[in-house]
Amino acid sequence: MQAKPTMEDVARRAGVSRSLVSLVFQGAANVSDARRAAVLAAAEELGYRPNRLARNLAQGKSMTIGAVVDDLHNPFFGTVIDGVEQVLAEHGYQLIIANGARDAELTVAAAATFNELQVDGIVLVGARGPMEPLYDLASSVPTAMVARKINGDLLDSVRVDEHVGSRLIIDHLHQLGHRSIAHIDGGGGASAGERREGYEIAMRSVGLEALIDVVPGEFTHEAGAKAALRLAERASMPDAVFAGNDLIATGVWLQLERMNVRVPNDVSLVGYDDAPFIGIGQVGLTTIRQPSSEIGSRAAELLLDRIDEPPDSGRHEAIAPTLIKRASTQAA
Amino acid sequence: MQAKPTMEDVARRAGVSRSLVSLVFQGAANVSDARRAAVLAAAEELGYRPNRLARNLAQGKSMTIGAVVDDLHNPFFGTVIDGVEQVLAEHGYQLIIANGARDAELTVAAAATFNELQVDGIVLVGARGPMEPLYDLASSVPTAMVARKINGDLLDSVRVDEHVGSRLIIDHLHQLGHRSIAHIDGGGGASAGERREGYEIAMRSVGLEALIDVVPGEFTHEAGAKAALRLAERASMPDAVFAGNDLIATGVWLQLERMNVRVPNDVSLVGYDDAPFIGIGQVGLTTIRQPSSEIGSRAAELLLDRIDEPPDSGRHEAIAPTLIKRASTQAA
DNA sequence: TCTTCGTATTGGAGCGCTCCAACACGAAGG
DNA sequence: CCTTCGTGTTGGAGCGCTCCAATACGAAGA
Repeated sequence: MQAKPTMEDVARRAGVSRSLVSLVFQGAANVSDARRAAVLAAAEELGYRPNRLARNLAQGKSMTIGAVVDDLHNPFFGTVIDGVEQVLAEHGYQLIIANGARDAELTVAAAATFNELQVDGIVLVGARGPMEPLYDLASSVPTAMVARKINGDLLDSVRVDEHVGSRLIIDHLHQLGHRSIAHIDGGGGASAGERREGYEIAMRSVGLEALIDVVPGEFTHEAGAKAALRLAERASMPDAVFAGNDLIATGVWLQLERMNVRVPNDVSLVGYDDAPFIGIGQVGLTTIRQPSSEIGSRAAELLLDRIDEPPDSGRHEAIAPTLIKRASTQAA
Repeated sequence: MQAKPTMEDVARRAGVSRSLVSLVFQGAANVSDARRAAVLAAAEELGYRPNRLARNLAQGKSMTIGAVVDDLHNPFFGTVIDGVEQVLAEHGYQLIIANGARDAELTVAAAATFNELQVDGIVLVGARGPMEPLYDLASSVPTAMVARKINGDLLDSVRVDEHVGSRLIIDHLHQLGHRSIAHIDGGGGASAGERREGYEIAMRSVGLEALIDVVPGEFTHEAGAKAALRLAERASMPDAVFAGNDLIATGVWLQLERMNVRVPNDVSLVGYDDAPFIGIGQVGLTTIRQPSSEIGSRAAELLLDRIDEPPDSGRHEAIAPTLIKRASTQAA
């Protein structure tokens, strides 16, 4: 692994100037075929690889976007990234991803690193934690948020209307005749708060305010399993459980099975996100579908717009989710 | 969003030289408290953020590692990344991730971009496609592979012994009395070939070579569902299905349910990877467990070693997987 | 043949930082 | 009192590239 050849080396070998090599690698038009061929040959022989660091520094532009994902294990975010990546690719941008690991500080740190790395823009996917540092970030680099809204003109956001989602779930369960409906929330997760609020609002609006029951959780399988244990320790199980997302629901389900509590016979269970795997088994999970890939694409579009020319106001879009009825819920 | 302040600006404001500012930001010892405070104050006032691009260029070191992940949706890879990230963090390295999107060319392109970005090392997680470009890459930047082995001294690899895994599955099914055992493979996926080979070898060794039956697939839910459809179109279903991984198994299961074929009553089903969600439902999926996080950590360690000082031979480690028996398999 | 013009090519400055040799200066040692 | 030393600080060169103004040169027009 000898010292990497530079443009200078290629130029010397091809018998041209460094500038000409640069032009060739930028695909410039006004380069004679002979020289172009000579340059490419020399580059090939030396195994030359352009140094993007130097290029980006000189150009003040990197054509890369950084995405900070709250949790790599959450399938919802994966699909969002698909959407983001697709739009970026169409515009010649590259996406690099960092893991927020469900930690507010790590999230901010990762975003800051991207900023220092001079990415052209940042997509925050499900970023949690206080909004000030995120908003600060947006003041120094174009930023778009997914699955969370931070008011202000410095950034755009795309998300699902979580209150609507929660409402769909409670209405569904209520219509099935369930009354004691517990909610396992997503803790500090980006949309956890809104889902919880939506749950409480919906419970009130169907006259079940006395039965509001929030079990603290996290957007993970493990938290779901733990919450199920806590529910089982009580005098009586609720009629139904509204899990903060599908990961939680999966954990709950698994744990309930272990304890011989059957879904949906003994308790109805609803998830949120419509993760691809939750149709599995003898019963599928009733859940809320979010158009995740579209959310990602839209966020990418807003971001590219903003990079192109910063709008003087933030655009905050909310999309309506839909309820997918499967077999994990049944009449009381 | 005015022009970003540089070190020069901070220096001027603090009344010191650019070098001194640099020293402060590097945490150098020999800086008087007064100047240090002045520099930090000036930086704060200007909202100065160091430009890592410039820093990395000047230092010839970036303290970042790039990981190319074959498929962001594959939960196995997510857990591998956890392991990688943990070890890197302990050594002060940052991880940035790119998506290979189950495409050999995209994978190579992403890795090449990381290389041009002058990352200090690359982790290829489940990289598919021909080995030459990957090996080439390894000749210009320290590289470690996960879930695939490429012989040679230019890189290290960590993976599970897939032949052992396949063998565990076939033995298990065979002992249950199953004879016609189909395998849905992972197509071009990194370990797909070895699992398939392992399946064939194991089938032979239990005397079932006449019943070897490989259904082409991909490491996705969709491919699993499709394969299940193909199986159902036949005159008779196999006794058991060995799915190339848990995603495939999930897809198979879902599709079989839709067609009223019951698992495990009508057909036994085995997955591979022990993804966190597959214990769900009234029956859990029998599968092969790989110590995914440990695999990631180990790969990171090997990579850091290699960065530290390139060994003159490649280290290729294979770990033995274990069989997790759940309820998706039963006696014939 | 001389000018004009467009195309092809080049050198140099600059991107924001690090690093090194050099230097200033007060304290300690002879 | 002068040398030596260590602590702080500085200017300049350099990292590998881009971009611009300047230049070389052959072809076309006068």
